[in-house]
Amino acid sequence: MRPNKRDELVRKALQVFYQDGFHATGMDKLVVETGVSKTSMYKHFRTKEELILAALRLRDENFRNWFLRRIEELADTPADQLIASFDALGEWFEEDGFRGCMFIKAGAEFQDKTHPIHVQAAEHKRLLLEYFTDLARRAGASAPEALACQILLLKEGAIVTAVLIKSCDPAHEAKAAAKVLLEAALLN
Amino acid sequence: MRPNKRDELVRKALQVFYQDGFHATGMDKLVVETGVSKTSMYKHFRTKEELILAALRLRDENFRNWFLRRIEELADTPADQLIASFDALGEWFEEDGFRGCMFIKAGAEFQDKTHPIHVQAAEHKRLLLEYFTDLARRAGASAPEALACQILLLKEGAIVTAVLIKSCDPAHEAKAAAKVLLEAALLN
DNA sequence: TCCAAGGTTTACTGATCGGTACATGTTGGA
DNA sequence: TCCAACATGTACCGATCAGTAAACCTTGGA
Repeated sequence: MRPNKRDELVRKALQVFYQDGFHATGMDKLVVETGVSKTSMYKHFRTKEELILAALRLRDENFRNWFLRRIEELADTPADQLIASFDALGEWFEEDGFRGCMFIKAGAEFQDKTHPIHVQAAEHKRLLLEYFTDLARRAGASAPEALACQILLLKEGAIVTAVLIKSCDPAHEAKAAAKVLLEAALLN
Repeated sequence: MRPNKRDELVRKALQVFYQDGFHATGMDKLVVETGVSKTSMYKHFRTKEELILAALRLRDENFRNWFLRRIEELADTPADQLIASFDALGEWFEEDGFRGCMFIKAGAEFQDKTHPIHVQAAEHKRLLLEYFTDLARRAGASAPEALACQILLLKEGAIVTAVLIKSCDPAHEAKAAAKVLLEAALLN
């Protein structure tokens, strides 16, 4: 029951859930994949739901760490960073094993708005919206909340579209749209 | 085995799948909900997958019929119709039992790009993109495909955000963004 | 009136679901 | 060396999964 063992289980579960989905992934499969016994698994996580929540927490940490860091690497000013976020997205879309946003999928599989998994997925999006709002404010947008929301819409739309449509380069078009929206928000 | 009986089964299955998800809905549940026996169900549909595909076909028909008709009711010119599509979306979001886009959810639960269900979900989005492209072209946009893609991104993003976040009015912000993007596309 | 055809039902299949009781290591302290 | 504490594995639970075999109506035609 050393803590790093638990982390390793969460890491592996995250991979499988991301690849195959939540309902489609049984605990037996995770037991086989991790090599641990079922009893050990249930010593670390009282229920499957608890394991999913742990996996989502790890995913939130991993994704936001990578996304924010990459944006800061790509651009210096808040305005440029808002735009550069779509370059980061584009890089993500090109990765092997890209399967869309785990939190959109979590919200889709657990639709009850009061369900802990749905709530946690929503929290991830809220944190991203907060981040965009901060960038928009520091960029000097006339209505930072509105611009941030619009940027978020483009980001979520780009992810969904990247999953479903091959034509229409979503990251590129989202970036072009963001430029126009940012410019308009700075003028007023 | 009269044809309207089959349609009735598809209609009911569509409701349940939309409400509870695909993997989370068992055939036994559908059998109880529809009142038909399991054998009869499997006389109409050889597999669960076939039933899901039939439900998605009906959903595509219902949604696109409603969406296009509503847009035509709300606006006359192609340019206005591009913008009015977000008013239609907003009405959809306010409906009781709104649970997001069935095709996004289908793509999320069946992630393999070659899976028939994933393919059919993608086809729905492609048809919508085609529709937006037509509107953009008739509106006189300088790059109709690009504008249509951007409108689609806003639409998909608005749906996802409407499901997950309560703050930030997605239909309203998407409409505002679309106005800016349309104006920019008409100027050049 | 009888029969054939086809839709419907009951009852079931093996596999898998999430989860657990209980036996079996394994390890640190005395 | 022995024991207590705890982690692990085996084997299983009832429920549910997608799907099916075979008995049971029901109905139209002769």
